[in-house]
Amino acid sequence: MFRLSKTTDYGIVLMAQLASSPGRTPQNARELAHSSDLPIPMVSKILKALAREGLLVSQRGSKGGYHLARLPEELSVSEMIRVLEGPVALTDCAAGPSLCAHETLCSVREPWQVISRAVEQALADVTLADLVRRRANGFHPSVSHALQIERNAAPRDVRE
Amino acid sequence: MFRLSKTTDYGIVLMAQLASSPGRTPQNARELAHSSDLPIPMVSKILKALAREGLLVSQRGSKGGYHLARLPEELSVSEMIRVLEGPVALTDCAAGPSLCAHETLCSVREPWQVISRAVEQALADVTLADLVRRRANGFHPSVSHALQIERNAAPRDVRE
DNA sequence: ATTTACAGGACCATTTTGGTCCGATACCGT
DNA sequence: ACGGTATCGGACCAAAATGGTCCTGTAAAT
Repeated sequence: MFRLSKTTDYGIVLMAQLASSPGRTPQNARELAHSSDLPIPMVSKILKALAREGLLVSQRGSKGGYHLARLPEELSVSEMIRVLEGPVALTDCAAGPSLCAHETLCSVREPWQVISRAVEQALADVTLADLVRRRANGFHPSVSHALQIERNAAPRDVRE
Repeated sequence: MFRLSKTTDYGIVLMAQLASSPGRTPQNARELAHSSDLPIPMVSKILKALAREGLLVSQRGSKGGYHLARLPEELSVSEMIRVLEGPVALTDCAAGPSLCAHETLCSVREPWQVISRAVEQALADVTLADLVRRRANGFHPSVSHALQIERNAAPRDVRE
């Protein structure tokens, strides 16, 4: 259905929670589950993955929990998606060296690579800080950036 | 895994086949399955869906088959995705009036709407004609357009 | 030591996906 | 009018992914 998985969706919400949390003290899975109204085991699982991938830092033991590994401005949406979901690409053949047998004669592959790269770039320019920033009245992002799917660009290397 | 489904992937390849086919005469499922090296029943199923949604015109009977309902320049990638996969949005809550209970207190929803809209716009600017256009040496798209996730934009209506 | 909380798994049910098949209907050529 | 060809609409199915739970181990703080 072309949606991010719930895992990723929840994961980003949790990251946002952490980004907008008050202090330096880590928040534990239970607290985060409560504040985001999600089941604890699920939250726990996702937080573990985020920590394993280096987006969160975990602290064990009592008073333990998680906190961001970097500043919200330094954590892009594209990166969060990548660690929870894999490389950003609309088709498999755009994600890297393809295993698709038709690839040599398929005319749509290169366009998919260009498009996927563009989308990834767009998501790379949106940071966690953008997600938690609020406008004066109500919520509104001040996401900013310009993405270009380049015209007649020279072929680039496939993402490794 | 944040990929288009095979159905959509195949569907767009088939559309591209049709766009780069010679004449006005319709191509049937068997021919298209052969030229794209995909199983006939699958191809048939996808073509039916595309016809039902109005992107292809079908012709029954002998000499029958499918042809594009519009010029390749008038068929956008976003539209093809939409008919095969549903509305383009990265999260459910960005697709429309959400059923998500947290929506009132979730700070990331609006950003998702903005991002999703931007991605959709980007895909709307790439046409089937772009997908089948080839560069001089080898294949390369000359996809062109610029997408903007706007900075401090005024809140817009949710897509209906 | 005891408690707290993460780490790393296994595990499971449900849904989605990818793919097949069939009877009915429409269209063409003879 | 008839027979062949092709789409139409649907049911159907197996396999994989997803969403979600649970349990055992280990690290840290008091």
